[in-house]
Amino acid sequence: MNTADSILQTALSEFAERGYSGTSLNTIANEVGIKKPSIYNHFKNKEALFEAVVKKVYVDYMQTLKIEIDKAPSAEAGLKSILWGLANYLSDAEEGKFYMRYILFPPEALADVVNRTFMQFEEDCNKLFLPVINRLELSPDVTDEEALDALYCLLDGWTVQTLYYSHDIVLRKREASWKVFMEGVSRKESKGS
Amino acid sequence: MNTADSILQTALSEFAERGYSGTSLNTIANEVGIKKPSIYNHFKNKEALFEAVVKKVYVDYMQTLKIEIDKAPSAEAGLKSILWGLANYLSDAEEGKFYMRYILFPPEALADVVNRTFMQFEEDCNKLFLPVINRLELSPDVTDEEALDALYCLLDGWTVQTLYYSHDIVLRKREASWKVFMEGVSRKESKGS
DNA sequence: GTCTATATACAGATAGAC
DNA sequence: GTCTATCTGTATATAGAC
Repeated sequence: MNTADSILQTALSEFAERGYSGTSLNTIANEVGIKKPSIYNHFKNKEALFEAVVKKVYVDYMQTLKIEIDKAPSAEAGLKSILWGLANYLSDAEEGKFYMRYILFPPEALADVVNRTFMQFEEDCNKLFLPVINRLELSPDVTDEEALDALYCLLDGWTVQTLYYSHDIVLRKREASWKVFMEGVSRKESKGS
Repeated sequence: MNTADSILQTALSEFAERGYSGTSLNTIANEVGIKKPSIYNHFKNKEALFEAVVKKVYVDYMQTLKIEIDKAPSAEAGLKSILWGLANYLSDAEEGKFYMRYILFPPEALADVVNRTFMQFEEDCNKLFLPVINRLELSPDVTDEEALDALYCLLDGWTVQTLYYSHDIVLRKREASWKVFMEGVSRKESKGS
């Protein structure tokens, strides 16, 4: 890996962990094994470095989503495996943590570029998710758009919860909310009552 | 309002907006109308100030939850109004924004105190929510605990979404995910199929 | 309790030698 | 492309006068 990539990767990790203001270029340089001024040979300044990380994360997350969708089987089990894959990516990969932190709390001066990049990301997501939703046997009471909205809410809830619950509890909560979601969107067979 | 309270309130707002490292005591002092060293007459240092804000937010959020639960009517409509009230509090009040930011991304050195405080908070929440869940006519397929887990997931999803969607879209998404949630947890009447 | 003045540390960024 | 040296600004925090 060349120096620029090392800086990028280290910056990603530090920004995700300590926040933009909490991360110093000195720390990044030390971890990479260079001196601080050398960073400026690869990136114009701290803001430009941050923006480069944003773009990298966008590409990386998109790729992960595509992989998860491709390897998924069909209908319900497929959707579940896609969501699980995404939730795990967001909680485990440093790219995922970075994504979560800065879509929610972008540094003031960089909010614009962050928002534009990640909003574009969600549009691309929609295109990938809708066909999967279509393969489900939806309840006649629920439209595709409602199912998609509820799906994002589910995923957003999961990703938040990975930030502050232990792994065991996260898994339990995912199963429960997944079950309720599927009960809510699925075509009902009359089960007595 | 006395000086200590002014500092506390201003710190809450600045921390919520700019993050811990991104907030300087100088800014806080200016906004309060005093000089920076005066802050140290009321709080030992920046960390102590932050901890005081955490405690304040805990008390404030708990109070909001109690108020929402007390004024709610019964069963389904009641639960909906409670959740709406909480989601609005989290998205509109500065206390809510602070809560969201630091339960998700506490500054490294203060993670312990943040986690202890907010975990205590959730235990108290459970005690308040369970009776409300009990008043619903739950589907025989869903346990109380599952419904509660799914409920928190719903609320977590909503609160995240208030951070990056416009108000209109937030409302649409809430309605959709609420509908799917209620479909999922409610006792089914056989509607043909 | 509030201030001015200051100590100390470290941040981002640049100049210029190699 | 990397370094040493340095500029400049600003951060937290304290000492001590009023």
